[in-house]
Amino acid sequence: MNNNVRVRMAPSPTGFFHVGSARTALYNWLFARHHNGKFILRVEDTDVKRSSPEMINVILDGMKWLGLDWDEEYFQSQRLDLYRQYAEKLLDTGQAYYCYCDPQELEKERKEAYKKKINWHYDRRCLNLSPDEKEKKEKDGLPRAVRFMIPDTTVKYNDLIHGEIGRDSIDIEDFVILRHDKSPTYNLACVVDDADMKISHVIRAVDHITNTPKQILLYEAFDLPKPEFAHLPLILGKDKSKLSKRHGAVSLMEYRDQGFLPEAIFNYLALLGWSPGDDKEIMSCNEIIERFMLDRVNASNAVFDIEKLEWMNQQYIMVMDRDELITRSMPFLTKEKIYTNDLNQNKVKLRSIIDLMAPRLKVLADISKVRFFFSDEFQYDDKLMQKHCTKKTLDIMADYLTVFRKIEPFDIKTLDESLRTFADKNTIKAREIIHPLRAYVTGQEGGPGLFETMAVLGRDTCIRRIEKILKQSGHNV
RNA sequence: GGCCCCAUCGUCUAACGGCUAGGACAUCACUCUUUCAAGGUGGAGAUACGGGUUCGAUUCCCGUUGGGGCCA
Repeated sequence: MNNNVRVRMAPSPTGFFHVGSARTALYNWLFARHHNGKFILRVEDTDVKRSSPEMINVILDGMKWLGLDWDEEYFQSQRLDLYRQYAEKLLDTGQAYYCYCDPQELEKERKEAYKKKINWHYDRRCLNLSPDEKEKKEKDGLPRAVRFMIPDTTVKYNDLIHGEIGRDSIDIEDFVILRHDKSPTYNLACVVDDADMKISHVIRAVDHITNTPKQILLYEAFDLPKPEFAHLPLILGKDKSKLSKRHGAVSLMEYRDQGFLPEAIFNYLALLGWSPGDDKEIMSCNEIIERFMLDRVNASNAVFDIEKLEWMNQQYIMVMDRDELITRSMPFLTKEKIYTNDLNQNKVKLRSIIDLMAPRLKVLADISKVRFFFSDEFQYDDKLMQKHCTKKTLDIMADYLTVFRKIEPFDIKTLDESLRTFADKNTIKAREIIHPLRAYVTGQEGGPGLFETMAVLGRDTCIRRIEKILKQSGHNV
């Protein structure tokens, strides 16, 4: 492949950055970087109602967050004249014609036809207008759209992922290229831009595959060189329909807010539809760039599996540098008011806690489990407490507390040894103390090792919490 | 309704026309362990169906079925 590779990502700012768009962006980007080409961002913001600067920023922020950078940037809203010029050309050469029909009227006709289970195509009624009729419509000032006149032919092209694809032009209607308001439709703008920007490879989702023959006809009408086409499989929800809001989170930023790491999503998305050919799954960004090949992209759609993403995210968290993990967890700790970056709280303690928690986080938001390390204001698991507040257990714990007060030094090893010695002396199993003790001190059933946890918590905090439970249960301390 | 795309374990996927159909997530069991994770070991689990082509089809061709997508 030469280094004239130029690919683009053409999102329309809909207010959120769909993971499907992210995957398309990612594959374009990988392809460009692999071939030392250019990656272009072209914002399809011709729908003025729907594209505010904020909405455009959603896309840009999402791309940056994922680690995708771009070499050139364009906005379709600034190129409207160009599309009109191209439409004019077609009008001039007789390859397009004005259509005075009311779009809503046509839509109605179409719907009714479908209801009767018959196919419907625009019947070229405006092409066949007599000069008189035409003049009248012009005089009446009827709004007019521009339709592309489909030539009688068979379109064939070679898709880089799907192989040869053909479509008979009889199955394509004379589609609109310019609406009443002179705004271009997708196919026109897309072809004009791709040609103008010298796009070498159009890599987009397969839901555009039916547009491709239409676009090829436009290239031919304009006598423009055609790019290569590659149509990526779709990302599906659990029910196998196109991933959409009703499947839950589809916005990249929602995943960010749940504490997914961009590098994990990057890795996961890269593998959703592409495989390097061997069994390696956890790969760095550079490795993926190096190994990425379009011809190893799958043709079939793929279900988005959140569980696998979680697993992968955890893999990344586990090996992450701990200072880095602290930094990245901070927004979640702050948001939950567990730990703020100000001076009063103990950085060393936080570091120990992060060490304990690192292998136990699927997503960064799971860090909220550490609340009990910093404050007595945490939730006890009711059922768990019931289980561990039987008369027998309370007696044991009260007994053990007298030993516990005197443990010296208050470290992991001594804590461990003293508890086991106590258990032996009283002929009870160590876990008969360990489990209730964990419940009293943390309110949770699972979590990091109890002795490690208590060592971080400190003697006073542990004693305070044990006493509290005993008192609540009517025990004298 | 028309057209287009797709088809390997539940999910993501691997397999020059040639093996016992391989790996990962999830799942189950065992193991480690104070719990939860993580780790280790093992189990169960797939070529949609029917025809061809071929000495031999997961692989190539056709059909059926199923799923998906598009049609200002």
